[in-house]
Amino acid sequence: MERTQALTRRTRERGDAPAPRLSPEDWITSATEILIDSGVDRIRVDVLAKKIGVSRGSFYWHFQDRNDLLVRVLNAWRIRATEQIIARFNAEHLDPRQAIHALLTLPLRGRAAQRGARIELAIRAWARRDTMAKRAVTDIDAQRTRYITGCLAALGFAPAEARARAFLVYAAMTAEALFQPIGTAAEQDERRAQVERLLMP
Amino acid sequence: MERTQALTRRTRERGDAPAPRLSPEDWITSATEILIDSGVDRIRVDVLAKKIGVSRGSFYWHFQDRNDLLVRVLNAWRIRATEQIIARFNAEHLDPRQAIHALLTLPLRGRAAQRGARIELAIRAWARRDTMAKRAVTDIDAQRTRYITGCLAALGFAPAEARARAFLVYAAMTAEALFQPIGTAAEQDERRAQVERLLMP
DNA sequence: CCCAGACCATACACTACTGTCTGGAACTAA
DNA sequence: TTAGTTCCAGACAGTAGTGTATGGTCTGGG
Repeated sequence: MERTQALTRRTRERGDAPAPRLSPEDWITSATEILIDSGVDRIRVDVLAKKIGVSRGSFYWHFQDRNDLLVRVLNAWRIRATEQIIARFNAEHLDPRQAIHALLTLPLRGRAAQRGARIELAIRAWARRDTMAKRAVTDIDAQRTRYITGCLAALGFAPAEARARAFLVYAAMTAEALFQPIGTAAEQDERRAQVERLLMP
Repeated sequence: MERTQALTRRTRERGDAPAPRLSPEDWITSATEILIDSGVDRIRVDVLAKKIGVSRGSFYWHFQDRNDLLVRVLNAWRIRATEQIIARFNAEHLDPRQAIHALLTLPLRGRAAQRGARIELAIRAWARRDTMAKRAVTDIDAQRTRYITGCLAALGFAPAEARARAFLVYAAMTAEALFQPIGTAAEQDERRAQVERLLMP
């Protein structure tokens, strides 16, 4: 049924016939979907199986148990997030000012970006009880603030000053993504411009 | 067992003997505890009953069903949050600058304040799927930003400028509460001072 | 061709949780 | 005291979900 899109299959090395076999990634992406708009507790293997259109026997082939799936969902997010940061670092044609501008405008537009914003809330809620999730979140937070701090330091701020301002930039980003949309679109643009005006030299 | 503390009882109008009867508020506070450090889905009536030390028969006397409890948990939070804002408005001995300073330093210290910060994350996660929770959150967000905007407008900012800066203040507040503690305590103080320096005239 | 292994379906036992119902204790008003 | 009310315990049935065990199907390699 809906197992026809966005599911990276396996056993493709032999031909282009669409193999009906699943890979663990299929389960992980489906579980991430549920995590996004329902929370961790709603990740149920039988619900996933129905959603993918397969039986639970398949699941317990690919995964040891439900917790194994949760661990791999979290790791997938952590890897994606760090990869994004590394990609930013390597895009050296961006000067620091443009980099921060891109950060501030990025999470707003696009449906995929909205999705990425929602997953953060879900994982942050998850991180309150799960130690592993908490470590992943603090790790990613540290990487991001370090990146923003680097940009601001490159603009001439002293280390402490850069750190403090980077926190505000990151706070504005996450707040804009976390809250329900506040104000009109024009007001959102105004806020972003204000952040750049206040926090960059 | 642990039903001896923090449970506001009923039938107190007759004497000071600790009546073993429960009030709906007992269930609501217990449910809020679980909401805070486990999320909505973990609010289970049998778990609550065990925690309070009573049978589920008691629950279904006070509440129609589980959803009835959730509705009243949310309403209790909404009422507390609005009452706090009203209390701030009525404390007219605070000048705007002091009011914002109090807002920025308040959520950090104190265990009860930390608790109040955690409940927000839980409810925001809840608000992604539940319409009622979403309405409550947007309502409270609007009230708070309106209050901060008023403070900044009283300091001389034009309306649009005051709104944009108020959003940043609110973002810094919630981010500081939402994230795992970033940096040392000294760095946190530095950040708060930086926020006031940057956003207030 | 046929086997070994990858992959999946199905049935089963088990736990967790919800909601209902009945009876009973404890308190209240007459 | 007695009748009525309030509040709760416990048993019951029903649903949802987990994990396991067993057997079936498909595929590539000898």
